[in-house]
Amino acid sequence: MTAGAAHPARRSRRRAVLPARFYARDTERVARELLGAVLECHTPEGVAAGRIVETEAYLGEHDAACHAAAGRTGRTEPLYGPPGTAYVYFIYGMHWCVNAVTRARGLPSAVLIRAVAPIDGIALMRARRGASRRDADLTNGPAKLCQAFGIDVRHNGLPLQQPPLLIRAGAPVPDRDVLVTPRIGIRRAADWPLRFTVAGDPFVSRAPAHFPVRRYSR
DNA sequence: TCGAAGATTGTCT
DNA sequence: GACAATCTTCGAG
Repeated sequence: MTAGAAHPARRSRRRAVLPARFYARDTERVARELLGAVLECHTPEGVAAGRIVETEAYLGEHDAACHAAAGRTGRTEPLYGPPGTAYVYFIYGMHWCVNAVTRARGLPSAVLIRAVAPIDGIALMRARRGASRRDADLTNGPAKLCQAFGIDVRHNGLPLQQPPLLIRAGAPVPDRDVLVTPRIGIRRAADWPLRFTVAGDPFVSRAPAHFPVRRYSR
């Protein structure tokens, strides 16, 4: 399926915005349940929206891969804010990544949104990403989706319940369609199974070869 | 003030 | 699969 084709998630476009209490739960559960939800970004150029198909959980100061492991600093301040806050950070000198702050057991934890399937604003995404890109390459990575959606430091610390950045409930993804793997691109706690993807979705980012994959089970 | 690391991506082989 | 690009952040001195 191409990004321009009709997508099942279109039906969920007008669903309710996820309330802050949605994020005030166990981070792994929030990461799994964000699959199927719809990320929406409003800018003067237009609205971009996409169905979340890949997430990673970062569990707090005891999780060596989580930014909060370094403690409370200027950079990590949003992680200590209310659940349902956007944590947007700059990485490798050129990329932005967006997280939803959670509050499991009072910990500074978050869910990284790694990939979405475009729903609305696809022409805008192509313009931002470069018209020559394949549709599948528009939003199949954390930095790619931020570029396509126009997400940057201006969105850091904003609540995810209102424009310019919000997440709506979407069509639920059944457990049988959810895969669990280790997180991508990290060195510490690299084997913790905290990455959640929608099985078979063409917008899920590429994982390293021979990455362990298992079906999600509660 | 300096140096190293980094939740990535695109390009080349 | 390997590697460069690019710069913010933070710890060390």
